[in-house]
Amino acid sequence: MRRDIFQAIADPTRRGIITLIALQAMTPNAIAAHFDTTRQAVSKHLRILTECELVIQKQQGREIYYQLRLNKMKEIDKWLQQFRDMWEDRFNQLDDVLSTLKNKKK
Amino acid sequence: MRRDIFQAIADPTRRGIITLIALQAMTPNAIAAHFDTTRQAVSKHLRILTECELVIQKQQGREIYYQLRLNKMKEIDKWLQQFRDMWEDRFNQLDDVLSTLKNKKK
DNA sequence: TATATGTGCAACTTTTTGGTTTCGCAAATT
DNA sequence: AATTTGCGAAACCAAAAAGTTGCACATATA
Repeated sequence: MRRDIFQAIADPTRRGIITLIALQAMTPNAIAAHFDTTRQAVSKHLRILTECELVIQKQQGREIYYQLRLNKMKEIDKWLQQFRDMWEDRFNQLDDVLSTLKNKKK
Repeated sequence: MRRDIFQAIADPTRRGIITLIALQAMTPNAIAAHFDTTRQAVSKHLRILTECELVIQKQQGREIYYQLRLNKMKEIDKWLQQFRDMWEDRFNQLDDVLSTLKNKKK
């Protein structure tokens, strides 16, 4: 089973979960209430997110709070860095302008 | 068919292609030479990348050069922005330190 | 003109993924 | 003690994705 952050954030529901629990830890039931799926489906997403260490669990009685590991999110940022360097120079900005003009012609 | 950047970068080969053509446009054959797959498989990846506008084609005789659209890459950066704001404050950095200590105990 | 090369595309197969259902377990509540 | 609640996990299913093979169609080259 392939388990990396990029595969994890490919699913829109998982991105939703990530955004949701970024602010505060939540239980599976509470998370499921925000989406149009069952608790079990959310549970499966949380498992995937846990396996690639994007999320940590905090047991509290019979409830389990899931919290985002921001540190892991940085890895996406890290990968993006190589491109961020590029899109900041003038040459590529000019290229974008040309593409836009081309599209408008159609 | 779901076609968004997040699904596009989920595949490791596609991430490889993106990095490869970021510096200079390349033909499918040239790209395929860098990976352990067939030209057709690469062609399929390029189609997906084109469909979600991460890549543009430039025909030159019978060869087709594929080039990265850096502008589209910014969308990932844009999504990441909401988290970047968070991981820069002290509270979360403290949280990371605590997690690290916890892991070392095991 | 005949042949080689670079390519996209469609059909097919295999693998992966996301969801549902059902179950068991432990913690709360009655 | 009996019941409810919150949860993970396994088994199963449908849909999607990734790869393979074979083809057609241009553009080069002989």
